[in-house]
Amino acid sequence: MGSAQRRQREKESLREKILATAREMFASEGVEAVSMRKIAGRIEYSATAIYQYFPDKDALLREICERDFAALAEAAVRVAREPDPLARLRKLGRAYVEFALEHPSSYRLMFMTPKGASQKASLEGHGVPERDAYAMLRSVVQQCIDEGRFRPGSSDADLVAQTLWAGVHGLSSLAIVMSEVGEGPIRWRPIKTRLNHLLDTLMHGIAR
Amino acid sequence: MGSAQRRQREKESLREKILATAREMFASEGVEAVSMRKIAGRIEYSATAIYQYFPDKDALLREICERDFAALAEAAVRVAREPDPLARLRKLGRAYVEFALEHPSSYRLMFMTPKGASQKASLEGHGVPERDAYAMLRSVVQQCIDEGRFRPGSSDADLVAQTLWAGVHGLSSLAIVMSEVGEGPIRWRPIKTRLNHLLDTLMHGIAR
DNA sequence: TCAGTACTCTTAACGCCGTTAAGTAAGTGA
DNA sequence: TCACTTACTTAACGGCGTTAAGAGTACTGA
Repeated sequence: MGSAQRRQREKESLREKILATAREMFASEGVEAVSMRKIAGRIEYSATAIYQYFPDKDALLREICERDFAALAEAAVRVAREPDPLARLRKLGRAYVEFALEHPSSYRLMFMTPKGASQKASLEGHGVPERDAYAMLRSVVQQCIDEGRFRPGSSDADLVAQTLWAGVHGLSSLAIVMSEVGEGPIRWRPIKTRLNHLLDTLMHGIAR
Repeated sequence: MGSAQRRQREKESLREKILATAREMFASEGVEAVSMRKIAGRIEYSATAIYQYFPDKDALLREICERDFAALAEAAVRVAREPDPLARLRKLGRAYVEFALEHPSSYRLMFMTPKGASQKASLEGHGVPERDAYAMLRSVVQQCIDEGRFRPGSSDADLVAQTLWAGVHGLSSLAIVMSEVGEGPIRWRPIKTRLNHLLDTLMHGIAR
């Protein structure tokens, strides 16, 4: 009886469809504005059908985030090939910002909303994405310090990593938040220009 | 005769009580978790009574924010007494972060959530330094440029202002978001240490 | 003094929300 | 055939922001 396998496949496929639909809607309309009923409506099921695949809205959100953050980890691994640690740091910063802009709803959930119930569960487990991202940054910073590339005032790897994180996070989160305002009173420079200037500034400020 | 004035005073006083209660609850429990019914319950009125004083929840929120941001403007004006523009810039950054940490719920609403409705209020100071934090930052940056204090690569006042803003915003917003996690896997340095290192780094990176 | 009116607040309700409980129809295995 | 499982639906609960309608009180002018 291969029908059991077929049903398994079909179930898997609906699960993926829910994930894909939810991701798209979260990204375009915002997490708050997308209800379980709306997601269900889009795929022509009742809202409660989703609860057979995900325990609650938060879990659905979390799974989307986990997958998105795998993309960040991949990008970081790709960057690690760069031999010069200073250049590696630059590329890491660039990859971080690019990730944030490509996955704004995931980024918002992970780094721009207070850590409530959604984080607690994942913090207790292992492989916390934000920890991994931070650990990666920290290790590259440490390599720069070990090679004597930083000023004396920047010899604490955690402190430097936290400063750099603040910089790229500030750029990313402001870009996400202000993306809707558009033509405000502030004359925004292009995001690429801002990114380059920020990285130049941080590197000049830290490197010997 | 004077009773009309008394009634006016009483109305004003209830309005202030709503504002004070809402501010406190928003700050301690988060904006999302505080409903109109809960605010009303706390001051022993029905939920709909609030609608006589504020058109909707957003307006209530906005007024709290506007008042908090007056405190930021005041702090910035105080800072403006510093004669050296480079030192003024440093103090401005410090004041900004201090403000964010003192009014986290306002800060979150203004700079950490999309949905322009609420942040429109903050930007509606359109270029007036006393009211617009960004314009103030920009003008101090411009003074530094005019005095030839910056590197050649940092001659665009908007670009530099946006880089500096990214830095202090990143520090502030990460501090706010991560404040609840506490002793996580990341070994956070004290916020004052981080602030000093960030300012040192940015200044080194930009100043001649 | 007293009807009329303005003001302040309440109750009831609408249409959303996330989520749970109960039911149904189709498919499975003996 | 028939009990059982699976995949889904409808109905409902309590809570949300908000609106509509009404109650009670205080003020007004004759």
